[in-house]
Amino acid sequence: MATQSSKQPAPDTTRRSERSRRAIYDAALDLVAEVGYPRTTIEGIAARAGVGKQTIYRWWSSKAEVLMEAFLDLSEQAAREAGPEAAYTIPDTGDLAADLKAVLRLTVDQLKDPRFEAPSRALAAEGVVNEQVCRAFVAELLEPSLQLYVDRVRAAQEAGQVRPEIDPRIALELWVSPLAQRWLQHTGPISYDYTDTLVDYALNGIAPRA
Amino acid sequence: MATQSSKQPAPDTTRRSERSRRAIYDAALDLVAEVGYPRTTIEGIAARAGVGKQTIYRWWSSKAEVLMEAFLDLSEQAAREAGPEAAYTIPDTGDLAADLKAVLRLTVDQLKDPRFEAPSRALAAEGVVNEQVCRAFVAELLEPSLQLYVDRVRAAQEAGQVRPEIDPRIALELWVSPLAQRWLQHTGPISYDYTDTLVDYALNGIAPRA
Amino acid sequence: MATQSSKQPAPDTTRRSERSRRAIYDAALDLVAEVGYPRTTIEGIAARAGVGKQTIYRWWSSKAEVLMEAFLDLSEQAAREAGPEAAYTIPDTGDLAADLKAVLRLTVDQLKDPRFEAPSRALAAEGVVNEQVCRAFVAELLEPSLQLYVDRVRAAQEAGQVRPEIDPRIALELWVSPLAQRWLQHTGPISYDYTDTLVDYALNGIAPRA
Amino acid sequence: MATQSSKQPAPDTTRRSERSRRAIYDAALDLVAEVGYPRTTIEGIAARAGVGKQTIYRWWSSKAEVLMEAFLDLSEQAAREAGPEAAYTIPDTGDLAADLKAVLRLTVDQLKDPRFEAPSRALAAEGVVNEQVCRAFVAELLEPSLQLYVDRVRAAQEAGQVRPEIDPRIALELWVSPLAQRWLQHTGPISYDYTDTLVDYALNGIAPRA
DNA sequence: TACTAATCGAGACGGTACGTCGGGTCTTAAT
DNA sequence: ATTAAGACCCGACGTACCGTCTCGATTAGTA
Repeated sequence: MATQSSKQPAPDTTRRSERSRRAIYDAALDLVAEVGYPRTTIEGIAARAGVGKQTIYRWWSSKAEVLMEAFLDLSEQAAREAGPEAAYTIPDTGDLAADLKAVLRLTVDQLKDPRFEAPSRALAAEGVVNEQVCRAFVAELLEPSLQLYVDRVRAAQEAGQVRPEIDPRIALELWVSPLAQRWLQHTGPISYDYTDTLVDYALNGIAPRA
Repeated sequence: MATQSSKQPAPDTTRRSERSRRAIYDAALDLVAEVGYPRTTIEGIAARAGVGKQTIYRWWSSKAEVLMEAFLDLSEQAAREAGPEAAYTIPDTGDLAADLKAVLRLTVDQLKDPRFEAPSRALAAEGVVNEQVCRAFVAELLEPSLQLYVDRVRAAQEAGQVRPEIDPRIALELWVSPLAQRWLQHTGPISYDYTDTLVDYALNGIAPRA
Repeated sequence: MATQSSKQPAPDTTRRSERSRRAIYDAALDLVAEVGYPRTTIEGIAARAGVGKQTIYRWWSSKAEVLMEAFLDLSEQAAREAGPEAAYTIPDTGDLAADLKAVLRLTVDQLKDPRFEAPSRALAAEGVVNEQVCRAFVAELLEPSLQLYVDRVRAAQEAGQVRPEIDPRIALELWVSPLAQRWLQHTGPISYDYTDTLVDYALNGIAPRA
Repeated sequence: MATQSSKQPAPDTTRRSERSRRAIYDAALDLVAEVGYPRTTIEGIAARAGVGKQTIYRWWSSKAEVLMEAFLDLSEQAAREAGPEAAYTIPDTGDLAADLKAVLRLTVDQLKDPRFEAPSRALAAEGVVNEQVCRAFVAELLEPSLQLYVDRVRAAQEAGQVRPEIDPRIALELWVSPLAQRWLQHTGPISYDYTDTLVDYALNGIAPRA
């Protein structure tokens, strides 16, 4: 694990206050939801969490990092609540279109859940402009989800439902990216109809069938 | 659209200093390119432009707004340089795939142009988290470009190269959004090959042709 | 009159707007009375007078100068109202003590007149810290009044009521300065009794009479 | 006198940086001496003291208050230097006139000491126009000095050198106020001769001795 | 069980930038 | 040529947070 970046003599994790960590997560998520990411400050988080500023600086290096961990924690918590077996996979009923539509409908629901909206939006925004945050965001939140699609598409290829020369990593962007862009940049409304349509277009193309 | 919002007694536009405006645009774009958006400050812009802070606050209400106008100005300028007739349209050679690939290759070039990269990334980021900036960004920069695709797809529909029931506004997202997301969130590399592939997948779908 | 201090090509006094001058005087005096000297600004005076800022800067060089002239104008006006003959002299009834007490009682009244209090206090304060204002204040407002005492004391000397070796310019400070200091620095209450006492002490001294 | 006024949550005096306080005092006094009171700014003091602006605003509410404390500190320091026993009293040799003349000569010297001149003049000026500063100035600087005269005059009364019906608080103004006014308003030169004369006039009056 | 060393809440500190106010100069159009 | 109006450059205001730095007062793990 090496010895921290530079200055401090590496804080002792075993003595860390779990109480404070939880309070900081809660405060960060609450504040982002209440006043928005730009108006959320380290001082504000510390005050709301009833914690000294140093306690934050000791364990994180920026408010983005705090929020990232807080959000990850929230996600894990939500996953645990959703039940251990359902632990986020894409179903494989044999019908690719139906499976994708089902999962995207869940995604639509989640994108509209206010508990998730504010922090994930904030992290995405920060990531657009901050290389480091971006890498973490993509690696820890985005890619794991996308990988599920890669797997499902590969299964479909083996079942002959997707042409073998298709690159699954690119294919999944046909439905994931449009939804992401509409959500991130408000370029259009988001609905079940919309995601259903995306799946149809992606699977069949827009050109006339033979 | 006509009267100002509330506070200030509406500055007199006819007396506005063109000199200052240009200097502010230049300073804002330079700073964003040099030190990044978060470290670009109104004070910094004013200082670099040789302008009083008040002159900025008189005409704009945030650094995002300044940058937006500066970037719009830059775009118009670039468009003017590109020649009056070429004024950004999508060619119609009769071959939809070829036309889209050609335009997307130009887009790839532009996304990699450092003059455009920093400011447009900054505006996109701000937009993700700031409703007002987002609307302006989409309305003034994004939608006009997307509309060109809508027109081209409709022409293709009339030529029988796209199924009539396809919604062009959704169709275009099949190639635009994946490119946008890779660029915004660094979720993958961007290349001519990539955009070519997107066009192929979008036109033909990923399912086996009948 | 020479040609102004430095920059401007000496404004043409004949074309000066009397209307503006009066409005500026009124605005300056009103503002000083209402919000105090430090919070009185050139911009405020201009706005309240319905006058351009430049009109003030053309004819005066500081807010202190404006206020000085405004106050002088007010004084002259008040003197004119008080009747032409009474035009401020010290009576000479032959009884020095009585005459001084009478005049000092008028001074007490004037010091408590709110129309005079704010501006003269402001000018005195500015003068303490600003050499130029101080000279003008003393020369145009203070000395003329003090000279009256000099004259009256000299007359008393000729009448044998004041010892011949006494310097009248110093003598008058025995009653003028204590009153001035109590007023300026709030070091004590001001009343007829007080000024009467001052005159008695000054004339007879505090040591036992032989 | 105990609890703070309203807004801030009362900074913790025990944690106060003595280093900063001293640096601020020095910077304030230096600046007032160098550029004058009006051109002395809080920002300037902070910069010269190598201190954040907030550190000034945390402990004082205006530049006048800073200067007041700085000057009080300077005075105490000077008093301490002058020796513990000489700690500013008025001598009592039995000869009132001689004692007063001696003390006033010291006062003349002090009024001409450039270290004291600038700040005390500034405070006096501010006090003329600012009630709050005035009270502090009078209470903490002026009155203590004046009280010494009251005591000395009372002693003289008991010794039969001052008439019993004389009010010492008023009597002292016969020599203190003239000196104060000449100094504050430059209404005349200040010299040993001048103060000697004041004492003579005050003790014996200006009228012929019976 | 007591000792000791790290973490904790708290918040003062040196800074940077904020958004506002006003100073003094300059330009415009209308008397 | 002066005026009302007000944009301009500039400097200071008082505030909000930054990230660093002490302070006792807990609070573990070790002696």
